[in-house]
Amino acid sequence: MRSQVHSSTQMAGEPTTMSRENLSRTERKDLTRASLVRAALHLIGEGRSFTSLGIREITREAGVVPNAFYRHFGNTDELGLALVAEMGQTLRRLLRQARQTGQAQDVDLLRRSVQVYQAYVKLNRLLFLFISSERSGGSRTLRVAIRHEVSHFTSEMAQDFRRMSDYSDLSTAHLQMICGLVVTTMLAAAPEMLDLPEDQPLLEAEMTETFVQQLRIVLLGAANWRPKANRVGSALHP
Amino acid sequence: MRSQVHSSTQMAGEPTTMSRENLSRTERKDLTRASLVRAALHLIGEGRSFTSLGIREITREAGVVPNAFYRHFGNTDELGLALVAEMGQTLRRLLRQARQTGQAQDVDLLRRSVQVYQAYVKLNRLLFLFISSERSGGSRTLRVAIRHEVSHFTSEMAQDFRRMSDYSDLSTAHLQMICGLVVTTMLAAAPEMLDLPEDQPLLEAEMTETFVQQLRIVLLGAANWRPKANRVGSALHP
DNA sequence: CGCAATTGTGTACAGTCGTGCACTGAATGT
DNA sequence: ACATTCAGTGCACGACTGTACACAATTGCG
Repeated sequence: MRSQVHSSTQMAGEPTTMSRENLSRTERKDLTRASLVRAALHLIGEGRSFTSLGIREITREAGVVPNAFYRHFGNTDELGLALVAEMGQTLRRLLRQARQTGQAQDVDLLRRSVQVYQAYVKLNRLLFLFISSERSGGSRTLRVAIRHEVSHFTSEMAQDFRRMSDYSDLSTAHLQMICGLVVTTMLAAAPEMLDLPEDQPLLEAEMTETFVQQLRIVLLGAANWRPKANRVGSALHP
Repeated sequence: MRSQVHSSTQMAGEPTTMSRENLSRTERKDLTRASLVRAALHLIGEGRSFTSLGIREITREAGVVPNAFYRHFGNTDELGLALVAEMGQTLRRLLRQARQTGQAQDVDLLRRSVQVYQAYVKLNRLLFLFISSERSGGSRTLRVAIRHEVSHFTSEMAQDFRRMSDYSDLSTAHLQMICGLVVTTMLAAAPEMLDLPEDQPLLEAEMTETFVQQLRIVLLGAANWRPKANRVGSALHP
């Protein structure tokens, strides 16, 4: 009942370029490693959740034999860590682009940033799908790795906030807290954007509007907010 | 190598009371059905993610034979829907309690509500673990069910907001948007609270403080916020 | 040049999975 | 009282899984 490809070694995933020659061994290795990562992402795109992916499933999609997996990762979690690392780079790129977009004097910085974000989410659909589901779903290892990456992202954003006049007199911890709120809102919006049907620009525009309003409220609240004296330790500010 | 329980039919999960007699047939059925649900929750508590749970796994934990599962659910997703329904009830209880807690004139309504919420999350640990991971992780069916339940919760909260003087002059859609932000923040906080080590009251207090501050910012922003004219359709308010 | 290292292959095994089918025994409706 | 319904059992099957082991081929270092 199943097609049972009779052992043709080629026809791998998609090596992006038809090249498999003139490459050093390490280059070849990194290439199939990348194809494993891509295979996992592709399966996520098909609706499978990363946690439930199996080694055989991934290697089949990547066009290699199951055992080859172990030449690159000890288990699926390690592959997940590779995906997390990729997400880290993506987030850094996003922040950089948002920064230079914001540098040009803009009438509506927030809205512009939201558009950049939205474009990024759509462009890196599978990656955001991955982190959305594994952020509180999968193995503990993966969760802490993602959380670490996200908090790093939050810190960078906090540094950007420091340069903005409305928030420059807040303590680092408070900036972190505020950016945490912003990031939470952003990450929560991602899966909703991804679940949207492709051919419904109205819904999308409506969602964007809601998203912009929410962030505006957060920023407005943050600008008007003054920390109260009673902190948790309450020993600060003697 | 495995213990191979030699077919003792009893020793089911934990029927909560040692009773299995003096019950009508439908009562017995609902009882094992409940034990299936409990089994799934228990497995979630062990660190497994619901999506990756198998029928055999669940029935084994529940102390019934695999086939018995089909007398209650057609597949694991249907069991998930039962869990979602339970979450709905839990959320409604939460809102009711927060409401009556808030009715007493309180110097700090928000902080009190946060404490109620925190207590609820801890009390219904497994349920919140479930929704946190399946909200953007599992099958589409489950996701939309959860999202539906959450939006219902948001609506109820919006109605409560309507009675508060600071927000009573906002449109329903705007209230929904604001409460959506609040709910997002709440739901994002849940998994972090649950991942916290039990014996670290300092960390927990710190997290609570951050959480309170974030919500305060949201509420402050919402109170000071006035919607701009350019809505998405822009045909309203002629 | 030649040998060691390493990437990917093929085969194999034990275990788990979902689920179909025939069955049992007790509660239920008449 | 009897026939029926039906929750739960037992067994079976085929498909799929992770991974251990031996092997092939080729690259890169001495």
